[in-house]
Formats: sequence, structure tokens, C-alpha cells
Amino acid sequence: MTLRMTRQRAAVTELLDDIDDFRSAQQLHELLRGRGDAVGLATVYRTMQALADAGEVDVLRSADGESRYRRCRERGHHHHLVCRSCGATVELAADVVERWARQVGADYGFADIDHTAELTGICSACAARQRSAAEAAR
Amino acid sequence: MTLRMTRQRAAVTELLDDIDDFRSAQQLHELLRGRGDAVGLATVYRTMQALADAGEVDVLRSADGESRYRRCRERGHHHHLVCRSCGATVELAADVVERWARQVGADYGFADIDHTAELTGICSACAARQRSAAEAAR
DNA sequence: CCCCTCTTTGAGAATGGTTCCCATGTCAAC
DNA sequence: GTTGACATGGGAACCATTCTCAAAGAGGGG
Ligand SMILES: [Zn+2]
Ligand SMILES: [Zn+2]
Ligand SMILES: [Zn+2]
Ligand SMILES: [Zn+2]
Repeated sequence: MTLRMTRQRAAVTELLDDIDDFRSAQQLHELLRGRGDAVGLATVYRTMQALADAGEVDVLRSADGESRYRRCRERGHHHHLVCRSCGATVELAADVVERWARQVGADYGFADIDHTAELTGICSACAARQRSAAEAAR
Repeated sequence: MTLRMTRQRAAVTELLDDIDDFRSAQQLHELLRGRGDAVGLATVYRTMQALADAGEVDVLRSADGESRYRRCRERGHHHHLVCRSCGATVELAADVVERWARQVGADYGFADIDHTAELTGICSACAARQRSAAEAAR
């Protein structure tokens, strides 16, 4: 029952301190290897799953079906706005959405409502980069 | 470029007429086989992908990573409320969410905002069924 | 410190949904 | 009909994730 502190788990949580985007288990595995903290891929998967179950990381499924993980500042429930180009991520409190979910559940007689709501877009830095690239090609 | 009408594509679109829940490609394949309309699994995948690209079906990824498809009444953009127990589905117009997405995009300087927002819950029929099952076990 | 026990690890195999390959079938334009 | 581009399907390939199980190691009680 006691979660033991191992070199591997320490390496993963340290890595998460230095990362601000959603990353897949495979990317984390590669990053760990790059730092010299070799950790088995299966262990990365297990650790991220445990952290997700404990609510310490958020999980997002990318379009290609990969799970990506991120340790957010906000521990409680929230949503995300992610740049499709560079991955920059903003954490969002969204009372409007919480109210909408509850209201819709009540309207249709559904109990135990759960919801997901995620935004993607192009951040201003990436938009600027794209504009100047387009100009250079002119 | 021209989409040809084949026996297989006809069988799939006919099947979709008779279904009101989100179903996986494999489930659709099995259902077609059950009707006597044998269609290759690869073809079901290709057809659903094409229909999704054309906006004729909506795609939802279940928790276990399977893509599930549904031909909705509403052709345009909308969201869903799905029963986790029986799969019953309600289509939702959600202006609140659309406004929220636009507003957040503007607030953080993100362009080309896209969003997903899906609700799950237990429909009243399933809730009643669960209540009487719990009572019988008492 | 040293055991002893029980958790954790990791390499490779297994799984399972989805896509690819390509020889063969078939729509539809002329 | 003839023809050629498009579609089909069975099985192999792909790939993220999970499983297996023997070996390593955390950590509490002596
Ligand atoms: Zn960006
Ligand atoms: Zn929320
Ligand atoms: Zn239900
Ligand atoms: Zn919407």
C-alpha cells in the first residue's frame, strides 16, 4: 500500500518540474535517457498512470491517440488551452462550463455528470512566426 | 475524387440509419456481418474515416482509446451528452461553450481556436435500473 | 547495520485497435 | 461492351500500451 520512493520515481517527478507542456510517456522516457536518468519505458508508463490516478498529473489524448501528461500548477479541476504549434499550455478555470454541464445534466435527467472541455489554438508567438515566414516566402 | 457508390458503402450508410449510439468500427463490422451484409473490416475503417472527414459522422474516442462513430441528426457543429451505462446520446447546442471558447482565445491572444466539450452521465432509465438492482440485493 | 518481505523494476513478449499493401474486383463514363 | 480509375479485403505491419516474471532494492523490525 505504501508507495516506495525509488530512483526512478524521483527522476520522473524531477523531470516533470522542468517541463511545461503535455508530453507522452515515450517522450518522457527519451528525455530521462537524455539526462542520464535511465528508466524503463514500462516504468514510465506505470508511474504516469499512478500519478494520473492520484490526480497529480493531467492526461490529454492527442489526435493520434497518444496520452500526454502534464503536472499542472492548479491541483483541482480545470481545463486547458493548448497551442497546436508549440504546445504552450494555459490552465483555465471555467465556471461557465461547470455550470453548463450541471444544467444540461439536470435538463435531461442525467445523474453523475462528468465532462471534458479543451481548447486548442495558435498562440501569438507562433502566429507571429508564421506571419514572418509567409512574408519571407513572398 | 468522385466517391463511388458501392454495395459496401450503401450497407454502411443503411446500417447507420438504424443505429442511435456511438459505435466502434469493429462493432459496425460485426453488425454488418449479422445482417448478411459482409464488409471487410478495413473497408469499414476506410468508410467511417471518409464519412468523418466529410462531416457526415461524429467521432468520439472512448476511454479505452477506441474511436466510436455516430451519424447525428444535426449536421452542423454540436456537442454530446452520453450515458456511460447504455450509450444513449443527446445532441447539444451549446452557445455558452462557443462563446467561452472565443472569449478565452481572445483573452490569451490565441488564434484559430478549436474546442471539444463532451458530457457523460447516467441516464434516468439506467439510474432507475441501478436503484432497483440495489434494492433486490438488499 | 542486517535480514526478510514485499514492492518495484525492466526487457521482451503479448495485445489490440488501426493502417498499409497489393492483387483482384467493380463502378461508371464514353 | 471496353477501359481505367477507384474500391475492396485478407493478412501483414504498425505502434502505443500492457503484461510477464525473474531479478533488484526499499525499508521496517530486529
Ligand atoms: Zn505556439
Ligand atoms: Zn470543468
Ligand atoms: Zn443509460
Ligand atoms: Zn462547440
